Amino acid sequence: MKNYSRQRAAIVEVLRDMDTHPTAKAVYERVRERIPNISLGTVYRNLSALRDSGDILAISIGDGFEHFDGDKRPHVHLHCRDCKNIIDLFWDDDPAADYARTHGFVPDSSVYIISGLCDDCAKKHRNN
Amino acid sequence: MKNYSRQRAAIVEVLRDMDTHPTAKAVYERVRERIPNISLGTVYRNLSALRDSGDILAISIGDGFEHFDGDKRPHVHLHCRDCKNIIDLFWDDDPAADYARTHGFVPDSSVYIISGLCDDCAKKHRNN
DNA sequence: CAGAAATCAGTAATGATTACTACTTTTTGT
DNA sequence: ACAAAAAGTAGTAATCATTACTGATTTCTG
Repeated sequence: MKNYSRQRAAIVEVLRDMDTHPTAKAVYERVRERIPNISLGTVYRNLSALRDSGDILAISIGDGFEHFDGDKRPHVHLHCRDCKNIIDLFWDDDPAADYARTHGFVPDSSVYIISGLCDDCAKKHRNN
Repeated sequence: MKNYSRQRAAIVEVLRDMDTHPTAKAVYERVRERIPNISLGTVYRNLSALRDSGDILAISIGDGFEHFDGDKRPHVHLHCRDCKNIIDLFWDDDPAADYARTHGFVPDSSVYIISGLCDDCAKKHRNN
């Protein structure tokens, strides 16, 4: 573990423990259970720093909020536009990243969001 | 062409003509050359409507602005974190979308952003 | 052509995010 | 160990992209 402040360490741990993709506010609520007087600004500042240093991932699904993801293994986010859930789909190697490399591009992180309908919601739509 | 209002049609045309990925504000500036008294709110409303109807694509690269893309062919956005340019990398079929389908997910649009360094900026970094 | 529905321009309000300030903790050099 | 410098923080104020609202205008329908 790096030389994180107590607050930053708590934020990272909370993020690693959550298997959802919380907003800054949601992270804040959760971290407050451990550090009750932590400031919302501190959460924002640390999330930005962690994003910039590549320790966490920030994803935008078009709902106006930034979402954060503590899992850096390469994966696709399947975003259901009905129930709003995000399903993670992991893959071992990323053909697009490989292809980018052949064009001289040096990838260091990626966010891949496929919007559509998840299995359940697609069924609902067929049955209505 | 669908039954677009004059304003919405102009927005779509501007977006198709630009090969960059403009923000709402940038679209507004450009459309104002044709319709000088168009309102910023109108641009936002129409961009949202076009996004929701799937006629255009909205992408977030983490700079705080929503960017829009009039090109709906499946492609990857290579986002250089140095020069901030976005390079489009087209592909004929999307292995991840295919894989999602085998899991019951029904994709209708996707945004794939790979962040890293473009060829030029990677060279710059090696030479410094 | 009248009435209904949709869209618009202009402006006010919202709210996620960032900036600021004074204070506390950590690091560094000696 | 200790003082100065640097980094981080809590709390709050400010920013600004986006959305909501309002009254006017255009389009659609029969």
